[in-house]
Amino acid sequence: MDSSASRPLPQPVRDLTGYDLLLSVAELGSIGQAARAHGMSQPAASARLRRLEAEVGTALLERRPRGTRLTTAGELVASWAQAAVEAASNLAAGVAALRADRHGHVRIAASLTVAEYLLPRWLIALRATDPDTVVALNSGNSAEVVTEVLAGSVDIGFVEGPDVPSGLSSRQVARDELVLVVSPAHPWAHRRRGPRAEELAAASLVGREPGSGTRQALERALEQQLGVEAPAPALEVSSTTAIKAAVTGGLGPAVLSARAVGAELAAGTLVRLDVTDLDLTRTLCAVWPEGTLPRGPARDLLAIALREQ
Amino acid sequence: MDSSASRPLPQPVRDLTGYDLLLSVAELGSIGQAARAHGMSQPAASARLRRLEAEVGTALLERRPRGTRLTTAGELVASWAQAAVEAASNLAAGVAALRADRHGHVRIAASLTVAEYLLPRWLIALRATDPDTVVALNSGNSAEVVTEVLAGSVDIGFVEGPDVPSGLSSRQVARDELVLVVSPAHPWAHRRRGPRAEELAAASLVGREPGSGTRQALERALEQQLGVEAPAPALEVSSTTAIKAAVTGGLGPAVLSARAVGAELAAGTLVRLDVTDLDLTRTLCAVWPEGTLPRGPARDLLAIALREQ
DNA sequence: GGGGGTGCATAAGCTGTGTCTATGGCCCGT
DNA sequence: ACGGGCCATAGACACAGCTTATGCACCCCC
Repeated sequence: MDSSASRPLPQPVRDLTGYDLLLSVAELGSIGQAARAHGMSQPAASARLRRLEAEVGTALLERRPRGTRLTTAGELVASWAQAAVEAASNLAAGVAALRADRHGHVRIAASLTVAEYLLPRWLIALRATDPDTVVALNSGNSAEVVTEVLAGSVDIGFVEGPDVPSGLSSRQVARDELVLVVSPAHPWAHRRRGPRAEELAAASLVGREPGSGTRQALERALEQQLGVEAPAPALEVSSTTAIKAAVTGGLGPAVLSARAVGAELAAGTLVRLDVTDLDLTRTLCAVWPEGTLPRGPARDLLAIALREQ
Repeated sequence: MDSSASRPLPQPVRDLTGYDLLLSVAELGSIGQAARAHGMSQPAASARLRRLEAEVGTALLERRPRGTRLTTAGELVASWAQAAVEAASNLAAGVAALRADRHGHVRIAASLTVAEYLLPRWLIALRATDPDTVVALNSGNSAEVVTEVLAGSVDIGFVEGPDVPSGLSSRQVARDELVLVVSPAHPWAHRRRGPRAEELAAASLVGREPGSGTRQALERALEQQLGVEAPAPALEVSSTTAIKAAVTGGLGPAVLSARAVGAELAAGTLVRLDVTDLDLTRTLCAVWPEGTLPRGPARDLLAIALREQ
């Protein structure tokens, strides 16, 4: 109902350039050097930073004759800014990979969960080791990823386990935890313990369309535990965002990746419950054609993914 | 040496407006409604989204007569964008709190670690429960926070524990883990196990100035373990950013909050080591004058902080 | 089967923001 | 005393993005 998500971003942070510049000043020690690092003239940088200080209403910089340092408030703003700039960098890395369709040096196919939450950081790390590598990303469900890897149209794939089809080698690169979430107004939100699998299966859930890996994992877990086929969701929506909106609006509980609802749990717009007798953890695996080993940038990417887990 | 941090943000993601708009379209189901939510005309939104699609090089929207939905690629970009918009919102919340100096309904004093990594999210959650509350934030070291709380010039304070001075009530709201980090090129980076406390004390560390809470916590832990006074850092720098740059540049190891180096560890620009015989965990506490209870928005903020830990 | 409504695209004009070059002042080191 | 690094100011220019006005496609409903 409150749906704070639809509130547009406040003007002062729409454009991160000023904050990015602030970070460079913190790192390089002078406005002029930061300006050069950003390919702009020194007066332009000076003006931007001045405007930034006016927006924040506090002195962020200590301008000294031999250079410029950050004030305490400046350090604080810089640390917030760094998180924002980092997230924006992830976004940029993802977009770049999406853009370089088919012309990349590394062709990657990834299921949605991996592409959404893990891949951007890997790509940035990859750029650090192979600076000139162009990445091409195809995102699809696990079956599509497997097809592409087997066809050789990509160099490496990432799928939601636990099953790996024959003909592929695999390594686990992460675990993905599915969690049950409800609106804070839902009756379950105030129970001491979460529901049991039986109750969950009987509830009218909000869920994705049949092809979704998250839905498959849930159905599989329910069937294993209860021995009967899990019922279809009472409400089918086409995107994670739409599910979250529906749950927040009180249309029912949903099962989603923990990574997808971290912010909502932190903000209290969603409440997490543990299903007492159900293990909703699944593995995320890198896959490549059996008998080969990833080479070149694909090998580096695999190493990065393994290092991070 | 490589110092990827100084690279400026690529143009396409400097301005998050288009991505923010994309998120609103995903949530609201039409370009026109998203435009209204952002206080702009429908053609303006349409144009922005069109430019966004051109930048990404892929269709993100499926324009249907009764509305607009996101394509698969659109969903992917939206999920990346959401993380970026969220981080930018945190930044905005922090800046707003910094700006409302002394005129807020809730006056908060927070030590740097809390202000940097926890407070923005709390403030956003607070806005959800108390929409019209204006927050005023003062950031300083723990001693300054305590002084302000005792003087009654703030309604609630957040400090780095474990000691809480007399005259204050407190509740633990989080734990903060300090970690030892070195450059990947450092000899320690390839050791099976991290150094022992003794080695750490003998190493030439990069550290903050004497007043820093992080430095105090490290010195305290070393003194407890070794029984001697810990030596001053071989290189003193004035900001976390500068420390990270120094460590990356190979000037020596450093001990920092795990929250501060998450991205660098993920990117592989820093390597984390565990000091085998040293517990570097400290607690973060909310504090307020003894004998009272936080009231109004301060009470809500405390509840949010306790809920999140 | 034709209004009315909803939703998106295009066109034209304007305002404002951000940038550049050029210049001056300040402080430090030599 | 002088040169160099660093930052601020001034003036001019260019472009980006917004708004209003309008047209077209589709759906619902009477």
